[in-house]
Amino acid sequence: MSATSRPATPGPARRTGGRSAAVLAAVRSAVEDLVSERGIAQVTIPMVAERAGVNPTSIYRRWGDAASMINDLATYRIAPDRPLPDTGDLRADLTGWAQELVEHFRQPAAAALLRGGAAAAGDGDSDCLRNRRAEATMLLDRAGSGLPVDEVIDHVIAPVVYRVLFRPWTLDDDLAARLVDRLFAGR
Amino acid sequence: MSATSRPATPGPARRTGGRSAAVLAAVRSAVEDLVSERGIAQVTIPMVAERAGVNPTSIYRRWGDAASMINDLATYRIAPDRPLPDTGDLRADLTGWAQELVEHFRQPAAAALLRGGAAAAGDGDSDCLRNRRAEATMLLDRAGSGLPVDEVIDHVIAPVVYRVLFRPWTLDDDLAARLVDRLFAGR
DNA sequence: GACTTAAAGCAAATATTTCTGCGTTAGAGT
DNA sequence: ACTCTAACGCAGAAATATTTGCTTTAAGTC
Repeated sequence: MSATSRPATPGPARRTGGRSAAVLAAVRSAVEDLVSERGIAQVTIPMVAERAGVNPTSIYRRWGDAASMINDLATYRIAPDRPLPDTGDLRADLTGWAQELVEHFRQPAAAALLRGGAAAAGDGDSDCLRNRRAEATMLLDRAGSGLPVDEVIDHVIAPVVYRVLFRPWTLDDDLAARLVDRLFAGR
Repeated sequence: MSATSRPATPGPARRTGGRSAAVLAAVRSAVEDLVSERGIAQVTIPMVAERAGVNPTSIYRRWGDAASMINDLATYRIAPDRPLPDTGDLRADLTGWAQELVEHFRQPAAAALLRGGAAAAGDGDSDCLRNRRAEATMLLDRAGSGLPVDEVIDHVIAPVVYRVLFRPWTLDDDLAARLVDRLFAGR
């Protein structure tokens, strides 16, 4: 057979829209609710299925187990293609971006998902914060600053994440600005 | 009846030594092994019981569920009364203490337990890092430095914890020193 | 050393989760 | 519109986890 008529996508066709998408949305919403109501440990697949109005089997087949499901949903919860702050000033951009981060994780559902992500992380490819690091890298690259990404990770992302996980009530309004100030003060 | 003969401890007697302690030790060891072998999500109580050579019922009755058990064990894993560095120099003490922290969490079992702790945290009273914060407070207080604990939390503990959870392979030998240097550089 | 009882063990009953085979629905490509 | 098939739903079976009532062990106290 000639290869010319093959579509761009190799593998088997995916069903990305319609019913599959509806199931995904229902499951996502159910997981967010349940996980913030009861904590990750108490969330089971049959429970999510019932809340989502979906058959448990569908969840088992798509994700296999609760940990993978939660990690997957935690990873993609902030759209990776949303517009990033772009004022021309690196410091202002970082502050705005960090502020978004804090605000995002002030939602109980987002915090709970992060806890789930943390529980499932460590094995390299399950890391629900990788998109966040990619964003930081982008901001720094665009500004052509010599600031290493690791500095932003250690002194902005890490403190926010720590607080989200262990002391969520300390996520105050000026945390983002404080951390970014400290980042620039140190050099 | 007269109150004079009552022992100092009010409530019911506790069985702290002997068999109870043996069960606790066996369970702790089993949890550490299993949790670093397979990850928190895959660790069940019957599994721990078998590995520990203990009856599942004993675990159910003592902790109720896997999350509580893991969180409890994660909290007390570094002895809270071990001697802290005391060279007379705050910076050296903090560096030594941070180094201990990094080394501790380089053990896969300790990292895995921290993941479990993170998953169960957020509700205020389950916080497996509270002893670590207390230690930092002690170091600062003893030195009479004006450095707020939050600075140590944000710029030393948080980066270490972030790396333990999400990027364990970046826990290099000079991380502790780098973070403490940065802490003092900024002021 | 005898007494009291907290904590552990055991076994059977119950509840819940996970898997499997098969029929149905509906997206994607022609 | 028609075809192909990925993904879903359903129902029953199998595997696991959790609870419960009772017995046994041994820590703490006198």
